[in-house]
Amino acid sequence: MKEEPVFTIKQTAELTGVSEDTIRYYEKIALLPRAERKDNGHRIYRQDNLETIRLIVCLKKTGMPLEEMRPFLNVSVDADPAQYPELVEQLKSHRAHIAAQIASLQQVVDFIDTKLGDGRLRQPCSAGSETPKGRTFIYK
Amino acid sequence: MKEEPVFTIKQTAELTGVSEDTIRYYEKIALLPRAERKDNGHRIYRQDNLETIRLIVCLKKTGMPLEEMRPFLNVSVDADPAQYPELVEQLKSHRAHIAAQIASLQQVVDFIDTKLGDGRLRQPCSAGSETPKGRTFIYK
DNA sequence: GATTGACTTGGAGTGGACTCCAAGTTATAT
DNA sequence: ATATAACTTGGAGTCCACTCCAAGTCAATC
Repeated sequence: MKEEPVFTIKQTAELTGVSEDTIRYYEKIALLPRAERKDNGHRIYRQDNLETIRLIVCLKKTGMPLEEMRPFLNVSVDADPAQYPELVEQLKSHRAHIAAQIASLQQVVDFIDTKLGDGRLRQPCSAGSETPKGRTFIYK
Repeated sequence: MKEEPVFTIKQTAELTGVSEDTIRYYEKIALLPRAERKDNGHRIYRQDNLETIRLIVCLKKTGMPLEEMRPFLNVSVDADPAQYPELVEQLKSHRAHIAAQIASLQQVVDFIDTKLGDGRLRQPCSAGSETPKGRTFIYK
């Protein structure tokens, strides 16, 4: 079998783009499991750990708060999602949330394009999710 | 000419989905101009003000910090953007940022779909913007 | 054997964006 | 006249996600 490479926290920080402090913070709040230690107490990370950290980064980009990530991170990479019906629900709900976000963002892009184009008409977002009246409005 | 309707802060909060406290907070940090007052000192808002608030909500959805919104809000609705070359640059840069965000989000959606689909393969994001090495990685 | 560097820990501090509060004013309803 | 409601102000408090710090350990180098 092959030797699996391990990384120091510094290397891990470099490879994931997440600062050492932040990695320790994630461990402190148990978003990451307690990392393995060498004899001298130093943390070591494996490929698998890096990928979990990258998944956090990924989910953060979608605006998910750290607390909400727990269930996602707890499921192992190759687990069958059908065994976690609750998680499936959360995934679906988050998917919908992201889809709404994308729509919102797209409208801002449109707004910017319009603004950059003829510069007279505003046609901004309000993908009407949180807004009490889910109305579309058009600036004139 | 027509009577332009005005709104109380409460109505404005209802119409925009932003709390009264938050509206006052935006005024406090001068993200919104000091609102007009009635004789009794109560704030009044016009259609135009509501639209500015809605624009804030809109930009917030794209993850823009309040401080960065100032230049966008200062330009009047029907100003010619070509007169504000700096703003045009910011708009373009923000547009790129949002486009990257959309790509990121789309990848999370794909990840979720894959996860919900066969549940074995992870193919998450990393639209390689902040990541030091802009590599695409695939979970196996 | 003293220094340097990479790490450890617990805890304190920061910045952004609210959110809440107390004390006061004014208008309307009973 | 008094209670209720809708506002005003300045300032304090909260929550999240870091970010920084001091004190200590350990291993290798000069």
